[in-house]
Amino acid sequence: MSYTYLMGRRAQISRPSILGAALAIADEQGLAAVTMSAVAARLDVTAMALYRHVAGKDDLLDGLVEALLTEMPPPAAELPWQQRLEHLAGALRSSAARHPAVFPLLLQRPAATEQARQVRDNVCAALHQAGLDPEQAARAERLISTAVLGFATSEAAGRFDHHPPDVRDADFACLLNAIHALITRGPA
Amino acid sequence: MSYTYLMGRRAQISRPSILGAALAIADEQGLAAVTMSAVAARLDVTAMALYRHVAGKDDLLDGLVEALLTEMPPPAAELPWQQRLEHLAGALRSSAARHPAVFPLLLQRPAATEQARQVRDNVCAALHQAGLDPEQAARAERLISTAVLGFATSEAAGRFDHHPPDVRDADFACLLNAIHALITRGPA
DNA sequence: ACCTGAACACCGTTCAAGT
DNA sequence: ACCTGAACACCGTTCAAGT
Repeated sequence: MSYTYLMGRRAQISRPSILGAALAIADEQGLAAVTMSAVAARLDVTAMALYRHVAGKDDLLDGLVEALLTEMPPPAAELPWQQRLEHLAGALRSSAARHPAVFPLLLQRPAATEQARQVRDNVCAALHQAGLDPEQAARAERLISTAVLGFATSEAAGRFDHHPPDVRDADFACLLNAIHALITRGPA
Repeated sequence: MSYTYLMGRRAQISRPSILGAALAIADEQGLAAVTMSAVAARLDVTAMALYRHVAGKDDLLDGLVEALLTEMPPPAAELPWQQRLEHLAGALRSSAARHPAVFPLLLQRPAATEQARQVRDNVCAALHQAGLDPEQAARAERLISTAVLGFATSEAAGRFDHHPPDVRDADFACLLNAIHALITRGPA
């Protein structure tokens, strides 16, 4: 084993550790505070050391949304489709509450990464089980995802701050109802 | 008149002219290119001159979303509520297409400005005409606005780029249908 | 292999000075 | 009143140099 050897050295940095530090800074002080030097400082390293693990600042931000999606718990497969969808929507909303600075980026990135595809596939699978054919499911997935992301982003960014939490909870419940209606009513 | 006097001097800058220049740069080169010096240069002025008309960069960005909302055409009052809503939603979508860099900011700002209130009031008025009481209308407005903003933002940011325009048009039509169903079905 | 020091071009912002 | 020059602290990024 080389444990003792590794433990004797200064903690090595890696892409995950960098993303973790960046996410923590974003959560605590906002996206503007996520600076190459700030992230590096939190890891006891200089800013230039980061460039060996991330291509640059843009790649770091891409990594942040990647990290958010990775945190998303997959829905329990044995639940009925409706509960699976509600579970996913709730997970998105709570992720927005935990990471209000980073979450809005989800709506602005290609959604072509592996993690994004996994979440999308989960939604599509639930919709397929609800009786939609693949094409209908794909379209419904796009509409449902944008609606939920839009709501969670608004809430996280403080666009609904003048409404108390119970009003926003009721808003969210109403959104879930509308989604359920969209699915069961079938395509229009 | 002091016309000749004014015309003799170098074109004065103002908050509207600054916002216009910033919006043009954002449309042409993206949000990252909207820099105090770039905006100033487009107006043949130094960066420091801007500070007399905007409080700083953040205020300038707030002004950009303000400018987008001001561009939104009010719906013709004599149309039935459904067409008014579709008109508003379409205007948002085309605004996103025209200003893809700035549009995502709409979901991230308080929506407490005067222009935001006007758009919101237009939606609420249409919903009231559809038979919803004020409280229902306010809730439906929040859900509809976030869904439409979410869709338009996704499209503008290129999140749907792998789908051809006619698919996205059909997506949008489906969204409008779902909204109509949400309204006529009543609150759930 | 991995990190650092030094350097570069650029950013937002201030404040006294010009006209 | 309105704009400029000079200056400051900071940003992302590079590249040769250290270990």
